[in-house]
Amino acid sequence: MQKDSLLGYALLGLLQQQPRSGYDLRKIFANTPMGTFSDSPGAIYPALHRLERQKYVRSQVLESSSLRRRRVFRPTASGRRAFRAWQTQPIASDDVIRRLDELMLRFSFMDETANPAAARQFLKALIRELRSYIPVLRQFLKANGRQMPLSGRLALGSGLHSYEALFWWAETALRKYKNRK
Amino acid sequence: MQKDSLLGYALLGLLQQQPRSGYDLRKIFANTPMGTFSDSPGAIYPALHRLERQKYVRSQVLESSSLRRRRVFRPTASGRRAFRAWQTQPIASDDVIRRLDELMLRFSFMDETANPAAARQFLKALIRELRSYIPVLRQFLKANGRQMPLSGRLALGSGLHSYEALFWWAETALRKYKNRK
DNA sequence: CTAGACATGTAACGCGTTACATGATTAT
DNA sequence: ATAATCATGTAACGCGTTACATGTCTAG
Repeated sequence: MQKDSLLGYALLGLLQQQPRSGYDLRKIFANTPMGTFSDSPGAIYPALHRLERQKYVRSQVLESSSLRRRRVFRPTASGRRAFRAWQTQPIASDDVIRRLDELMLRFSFMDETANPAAARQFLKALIRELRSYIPVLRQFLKANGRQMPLSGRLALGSGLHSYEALFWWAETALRKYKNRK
Repeated sequence: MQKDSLLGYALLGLLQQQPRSGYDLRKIFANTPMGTFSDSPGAIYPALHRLERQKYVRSQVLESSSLRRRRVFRPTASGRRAFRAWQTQPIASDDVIRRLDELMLRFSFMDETANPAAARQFLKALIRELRSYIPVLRQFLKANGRQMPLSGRLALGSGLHSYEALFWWAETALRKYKNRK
């Protein structure tokens, strides 16, 4: 799996909750807020087969029910290890600018596939990166805003505002973890 | 250009501000908040050549300066038309869930390549879609939050929170357009 | 008896990533 | 000299999209 195939990691994360078929996974992407991922068969089935080739999952055909055969996937020990390594890797400055989706995906499985300490560490690192990036954005807007058309300035402001919202969220989330410790 | 090549539209939008070379465009992606796009030559140059093949831009080699030759691109009438059609197309519900980046890119050039009326119409449509999607998310969180681990619940909350922030932004932006009218 | 849900797959195509290649000019 | 910046390109590779293909079971 390429390091940037978010879909692969999303599948691996979901399979750690429980064994599922490709169709189960498609339904999750079609009907829940995980819907940022594609639910198309042309994405899911090849991705599952790739995971299987790499021994991150193994599959088993169930003929049991009266329905058409289902192929159910579950992660291997090596798949769980790879997922955890991806999930707990340090946060780079670049991640905050170009891979926010990936960061949130990593975080969303934190309690299930890592532990609360990893979640706290993640949030601290995220807060640190945001604290350094937000002023850069603010500075850019201040320096260039005047000469930009309204829509451009507003779009930039939207980006800044959403980073500020994320910052607030991360601090709140960290507090919740600390209260629960 | 495929309808989902954001990079192509970003280039076309920037070239409407002024003629630029591939290198100029790379620097923009490398040094400004447009940095969500790749500044790698393997992305930019092929994308420019594709735009040229489709007659959305035309290029001209400048030997003028003492530097190495620069190939400068500028949009054609047909390129401007295509950009505008993409930019002013109606907002679909799906756009808000899976293509927020595209929406913001469309908006950011609105004053330059369309007009304030289009910007207002865009913001109204965005507000409408957010007003219908946010309750769905909230409902999902309410129904499933209890049985989710803390990190999962928080990640979902982050998504919800950022949609709420965007909603607030869109209303504020619309007000600014109305005040200026 | 037929529409819709269940269920899994493949093939063509286009795009971005990574890595490599080339060469000119400017600053140290 | 040589490192850094300017400047443009190509090739291999992997992934997602779209469209197509196939077949079963259940509900009306």
